[in-house]
Amino acid sequence: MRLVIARCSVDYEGRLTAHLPEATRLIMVKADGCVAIHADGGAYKPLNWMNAPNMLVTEPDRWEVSNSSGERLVITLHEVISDTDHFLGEDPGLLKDGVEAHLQALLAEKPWILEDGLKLIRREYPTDIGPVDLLCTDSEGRKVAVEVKRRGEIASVEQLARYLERLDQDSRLRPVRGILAAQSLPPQASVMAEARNIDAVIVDYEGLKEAESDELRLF
Amino acid sequence: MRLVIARCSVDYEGRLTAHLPEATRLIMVKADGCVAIHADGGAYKPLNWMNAPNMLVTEPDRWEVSNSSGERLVITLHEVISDTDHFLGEDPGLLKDGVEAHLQALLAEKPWILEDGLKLIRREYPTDIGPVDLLCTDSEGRKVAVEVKRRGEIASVEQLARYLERLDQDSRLRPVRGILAAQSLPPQASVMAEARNIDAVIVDYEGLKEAESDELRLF
DNA sequence: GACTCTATCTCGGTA
DNA sequence: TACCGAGGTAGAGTC
Repeated sequence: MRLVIARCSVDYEGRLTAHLPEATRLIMVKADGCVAIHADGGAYKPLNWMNAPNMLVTEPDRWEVSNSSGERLVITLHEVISDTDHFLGEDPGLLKDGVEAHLQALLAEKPWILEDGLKLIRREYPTDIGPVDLLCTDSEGRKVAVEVKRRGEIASVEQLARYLERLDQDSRLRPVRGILAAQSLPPQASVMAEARNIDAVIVDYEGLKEAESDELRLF
Repeated sequence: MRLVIARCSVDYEGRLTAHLPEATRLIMVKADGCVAIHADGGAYKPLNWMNAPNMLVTEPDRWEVSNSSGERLVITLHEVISDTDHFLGEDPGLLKDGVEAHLQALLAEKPWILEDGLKLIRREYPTDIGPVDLLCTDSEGRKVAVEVKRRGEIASVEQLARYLERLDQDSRLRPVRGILAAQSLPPQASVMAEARNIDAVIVDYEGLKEAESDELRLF
């Protein structure tokens, strides 16, 4: 990883055109070739960047990075304050927990949390516009499509509505109703769900995990 | 900006829990206090980070960053290879062009570009599911909702369709028709627009800007 | 390669 | 502050 501290100005042309006036910044070049220009603030996002794969041509006072889709980043170096290079090696990578996949797995095991009497038919039930997260039956034997989201938004409601439209065309399934299961649900999505006749259920992920480990302790 | 190259392992607890096994990485601390941990690849996104504002407590072999919403980042330093600090100063910031906001402003000034006789009623017309970019009347006095996008996609068509559904419930407005104004429009979105009875208009942003500056030259 | 959906999205605007 | 929408979204998974 090459780290250059320099007084520079930058021009980007591609999906938009952007210009950075002259100032002192960090230019970071990673081993995969990606280039990022950082100011001393503004969270982790660089002011300007160019992802790999790209072509980097460095002259003493002008760097030009370009890629195959015609994007171009030109860095004009007015003064180089520091220029270092470090070998970091391969990174073992990040281990995550708490994403939608895990929430879906927990609900697949305990669908009755969403509604009394709910039973799982299968996960990732396929339709021709994509898989439904969970397909279940309710206490009256009616089919229920469940869409699992960390944050239920209008788009989630629409997504589920499209699935329901699809599933209702299958005579073995219809009528199918929908449940949107989410950790949070903004009011706009709530309005939309009501309009589409979809039930929305707020799920307590931490509570579910808790219950999970309690059970493990019991057996 | 402080740049530390170190063999470290990292634990994050907050919106999810995540762990980074021991490896050599770059730890970047910006003047605003934000901390980012970069590997030598994976585009500009760090493996782990903590935005400002936060509290950073540094011991020789353990850094702990925490914020008011209970997120916590713990960096265990096994070996510090390099530790430098640079004063960068305030950044003048990025100048952008070509964004949707500008396109919307141009169309608000000259709605007749979209359709002969179109007149603006107001920008950002509010509905209970969000604001419509432009509300206009056509040459026959009928209301027209305009959604402005750089790239018109299926989601844009659906968004406009939702607005129309909403606006049509207002007896003072209905019947309301829709125009999707975009610089580009993939075939799928075009099909969708037709199905939803929405007009799609390709707008030449560069041409609009040109016309704009021509007028400025005239007066 | 194109399409779809997630994201500790980030970032900016506004009520 | 919270919510909402745009993004050079990026990135992962699927077809």
